[in-house]
Amino acid sequence: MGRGKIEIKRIENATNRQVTYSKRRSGIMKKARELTVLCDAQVAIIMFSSTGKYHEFCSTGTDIKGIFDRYQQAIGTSLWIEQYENMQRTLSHLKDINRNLRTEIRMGEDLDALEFEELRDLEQNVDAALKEVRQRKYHVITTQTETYKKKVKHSQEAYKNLQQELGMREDPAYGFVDNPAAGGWDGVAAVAMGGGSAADMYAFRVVPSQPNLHGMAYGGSHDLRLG
Amino acid sequence: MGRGKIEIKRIENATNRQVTYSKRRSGIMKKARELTVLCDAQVAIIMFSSTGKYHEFCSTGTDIKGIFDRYQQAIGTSLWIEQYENMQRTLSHLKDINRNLRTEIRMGEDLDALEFEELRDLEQNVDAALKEVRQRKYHVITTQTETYKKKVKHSQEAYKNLQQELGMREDPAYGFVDNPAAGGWDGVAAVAMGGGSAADMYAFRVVPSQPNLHGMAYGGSHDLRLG
DNA sequence: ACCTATTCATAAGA
DNA sequence: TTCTTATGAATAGGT
Repeated sequence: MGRGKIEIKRIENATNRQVTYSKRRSGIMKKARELTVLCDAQVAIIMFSSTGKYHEFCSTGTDIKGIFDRYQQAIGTSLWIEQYENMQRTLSHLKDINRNLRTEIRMGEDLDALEFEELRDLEQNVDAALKEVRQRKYHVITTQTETYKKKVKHSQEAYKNLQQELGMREDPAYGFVDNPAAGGWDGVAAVAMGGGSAADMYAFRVVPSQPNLHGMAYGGSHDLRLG
Repeated sequence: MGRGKIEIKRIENATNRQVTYSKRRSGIMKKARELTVLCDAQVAIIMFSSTGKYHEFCSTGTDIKGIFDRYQQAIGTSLWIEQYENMQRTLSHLKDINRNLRTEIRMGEDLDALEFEELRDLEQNVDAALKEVRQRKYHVITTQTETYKKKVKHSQEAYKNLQQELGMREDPAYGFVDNPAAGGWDGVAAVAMGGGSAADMYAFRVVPSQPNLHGMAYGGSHDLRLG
């Protein structure tokens, strides 16, 4: 939409890039504003140009952090719902299997070794999956812990620095240059955030499925414990 | 851009609203994608429809959280730069005042007793203002330090807890429910941010105006102390 | 979801 | 940067 069609690929000329960024940015912001008004929606936009300047948009009645928080929550919820639906699916699937097994057992008392083996395969598959899940989860937790360790250390150093600054506050202008809030922010806050969601999610999502799998597969039918 | 012009105000018909939301949302997302490619920019968008469904866009190479973090940092930085520039301004202002005073003193060697007293008053005023500035600043720093101390402690405890969780990760799902990070976020972040900006700004922005006021009143004109 | 008459956004140039 | 304007895009209202 201009004097000519343009290809959507990085604009190499820095000036043009900047101009286009500026124009299109305001275009998007306008659209966003219209969307919030027309559709009564909440929208948050954060932009960084290639030169590092930032711009934001946020629908009235909140702020970026508010929307971000809601977003995190929404993600959490949807992950949980997803996991729940997964469980439901697994459940009904296993019920089907169970029903089939019962039928087969009732119908043909001549339950042969092959069926038995299939069942054992199934169990082994499920067990393998479970192990993988556990391993994955352990990995996530330990990685997380390492990061957390570093961050705590970072905090402590920042604090120590702050103390030193305070000790030599004879030159006020200087004392604040190395502002503790700046460093502390990035470190501590980032962890608090990141730490929470990833690990929690994982914990909720993965673990509960294990008792269910076992329970359903073998609990309902006559005790078919296999090899 | 449609069969007719529409007014930018909330669409009352829920169905139309939903349809428009959907169309315009995809329009914005497309624009955002184009912007990131054309201008090599980073963009994050979070949207919630009036029905509560959420959608997001994020430029490749990061995630929403990454951009949000960068945003927070950028805000902090810009606040700091603002402070700094303020300080610079104040400083050069004070230098001007100082220079004027010196000039005046040099020029009028017929400096009589009255002017002398006025000058002394001025000096005392400036000195008082300076003390207040220092006091204020010290207050801010110590307050901040206290808060920071608490936060570090909090972090450490949280970390200790995490270690314990890991030790007894027999029941992971349960262990993580009472996650330390959840509280940590609001706490640590809010302080780093709010504490940093509000308090710091205050120290730099508000207090210096006092010497300025005085300086202006007495520095420029000849006639000094009044009262 | 698809279809177009319209309005809008914007690329290029000044 | 801002303005202008020819063009290509987005989309409102309908099907």
